[in-house]
Amino acid sequence: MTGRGRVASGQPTIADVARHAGVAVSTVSYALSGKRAISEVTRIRVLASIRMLGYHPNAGARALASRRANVIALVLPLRSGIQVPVVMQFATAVVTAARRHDHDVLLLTSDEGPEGLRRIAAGALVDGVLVMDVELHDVRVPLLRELGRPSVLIGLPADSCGLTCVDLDFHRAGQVCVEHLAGLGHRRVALLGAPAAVYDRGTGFAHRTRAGVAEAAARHGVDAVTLPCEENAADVRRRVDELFARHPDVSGLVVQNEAAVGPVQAALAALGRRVPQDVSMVAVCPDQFAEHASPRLTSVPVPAEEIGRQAVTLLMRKLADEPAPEVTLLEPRLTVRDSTATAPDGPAEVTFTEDGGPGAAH
Amino acid sequence: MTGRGRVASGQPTIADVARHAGVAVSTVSYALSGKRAISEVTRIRVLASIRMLGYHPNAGARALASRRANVIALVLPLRSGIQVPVVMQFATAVVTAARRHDHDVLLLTSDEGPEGLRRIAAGALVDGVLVMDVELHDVRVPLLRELGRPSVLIGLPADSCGLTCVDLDFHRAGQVCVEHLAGLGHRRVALLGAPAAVYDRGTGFAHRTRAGVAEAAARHGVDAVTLPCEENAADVRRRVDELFARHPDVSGLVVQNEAAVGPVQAALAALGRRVPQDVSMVAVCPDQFAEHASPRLTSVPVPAEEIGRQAVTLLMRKLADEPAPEVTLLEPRLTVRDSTATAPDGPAEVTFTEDGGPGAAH
DNA sequence: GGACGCTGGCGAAGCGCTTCGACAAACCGT
DNA sequence: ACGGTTTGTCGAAGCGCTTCGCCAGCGTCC
Repeated sequence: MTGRGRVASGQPTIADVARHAGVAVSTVSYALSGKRAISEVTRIRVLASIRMLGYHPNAGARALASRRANVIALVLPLRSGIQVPVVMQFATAVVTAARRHDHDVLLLTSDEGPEGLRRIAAGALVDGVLVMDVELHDVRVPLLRELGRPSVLIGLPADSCGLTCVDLDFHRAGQVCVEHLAGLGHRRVALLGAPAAVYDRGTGFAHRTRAGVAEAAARHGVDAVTLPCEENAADVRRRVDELFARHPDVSGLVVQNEAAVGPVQAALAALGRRVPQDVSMVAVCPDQFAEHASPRLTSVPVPAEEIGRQAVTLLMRKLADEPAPEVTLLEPRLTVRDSTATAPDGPAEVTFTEDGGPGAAH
Repeated sequence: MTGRGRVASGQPTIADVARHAGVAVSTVSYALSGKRAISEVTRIRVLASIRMLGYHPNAGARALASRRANVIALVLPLRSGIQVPVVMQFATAVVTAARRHDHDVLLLTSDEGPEGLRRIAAGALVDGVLVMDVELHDVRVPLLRELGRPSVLIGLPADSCGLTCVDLDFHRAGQVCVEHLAGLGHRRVALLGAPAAVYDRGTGFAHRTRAGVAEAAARHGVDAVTLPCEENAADVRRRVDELFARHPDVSGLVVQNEAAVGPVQAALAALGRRVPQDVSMVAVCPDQFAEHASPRLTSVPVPAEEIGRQAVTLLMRKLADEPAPEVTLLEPRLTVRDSTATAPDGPAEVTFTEDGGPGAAH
């Protein structure tokens, strides 16, 4: 009769622990959760028994009794045009952060659609939901509102009312890139953005970056042309050729597409335009990537790690019924490296440049 | 008193459904699971009630009562040198396949280590485990054996006894690449492999590919030099320069590293070696990538999609207590494209090549 | 025509945990 | 010395589901 739990599943149960430690089941539970005071001696004894028996609480039972699964769902995009490495960074950051809050992560792919979300949430498999790759008019947004489970979006929909969103401030990122180029005297810049499909489906970050670029350009009296850009070498090549055919005086490039950077460099080389002497280039890409390129790229990284961590923290706050801000936008950080220099027909106001190309106007 | 379940969680419970349909709770359960015969009329009525109330079974309760969580764990690598896009492909394939078997996927990262696995498995959060990126002497292998939960490895450890493993037959893949090159008359080939760290930690696929290359080379009287290769442009450049400095007569290249392909092409171009006229190149990379490169690459893809699907199928089989083969190796498939041609000093036995460069021996 | 097997359905006993109320025992201030 | 807290522990009632045993009604076969 004793040790009954072991018979069925092979795992010791909380009852086994209680028996072994000579206390009540509830005492074990409280010793573990700390929700009521338990004397030092008892707690030690309980913990010792737990270790001896190799006890691990049964997740299902715990979820059922406490109405908390200690699992959050992470909805990842699978679509074309996403930046796989960045998504991966998010995912790992989220998993790591969640573990620090004693939660696990259930992986969902967006292609299961809203029905998947509903199933997961209604079935109480997860306590909360993290959604990546949010579009401006995302179908999942109204669903999340109605679902009644805490959620955090990574990305920024058009209407964030009543939601919690975290993202890099891509608008600002676009501005920062242009400001940097403008400061170096570039008067004509281009944004090589995300693939056309990404704009078409209204993905927030692409639109916001473009808007930021346009706005800053207008403010600084810079001409800006923006064009989408696929991720394969051939299309990049075509785009770049076309760009310089139409606007030969473009001297500053913002590339928002890690996968396109290599091909862009190749295309520029083929056109005989040197970086940074003839063309300055700012990339939106991970620092590590920027460091390893040659020349090292002036870049604005997407702080996936931090966004993921923030998202989890906010979700935990909501799970604890604490208030959370609707929108959290992280300030972009531009690191100057070797791919940008003063414009060929340099600006009057720039006095010196350390690594400036021969085009510096002095 | 009635509708009690709705008070606490807002979700209807099975009791609500039973009441609404005018049947017993167990009848609803059986109607849903099909584990006992239920008359057509009753089942229809139950399903109608379910739909009306928007009922979703509570996952925790179900897991507790049935001892089945309907969740599998996926352990993803996070380490350096992994091919992020490929990992992502695996992950999505696994999620999709798992859903088809009515299971969800819990995401674990290897950096939680064995303790994470133990926690998950012992706590019955998951029914089974899928482990990626297995090393030849992986610490997790003994753990998996002792864990007492079904598991499937993606990869192949040195000792697969008592386990279930799925992978591409990388040994064969190495052979196939060399055989293709040898058939085109190349007498001296090189393998640009994974980063050194990957070999150092004994990752199966890297070692097996290398062995396959060496073996096939010996068998066909071809000289083969193999060298590791980091993923940044600078290192690739150095490796390639060095390679051709030491072995100027290398005319066939096997590149097992998607990220290195671009830089390798650049390096070859810089050395004035044309692909495929001077140097033939076979890549181990996704078909899509090979298609978009220029020239289009002769390649052996890693069929992540299929491996993931197989892995899930095998795991489901084990969950159902059916026997599963210890080792499943998928036959590699080489697709000839435009990056390989007959060797510059062409072989006598080759008669014609459609896209062969000027080096064809005729 | 009565013993027999099927089919379809019911009720209740858990699954392993959390949580709540109850309650001794120790600790106060006065 | 005595009511009143506080502290530490126990027991029991679920959480929402699955599953097992049981039984009522049928047709079926000597």
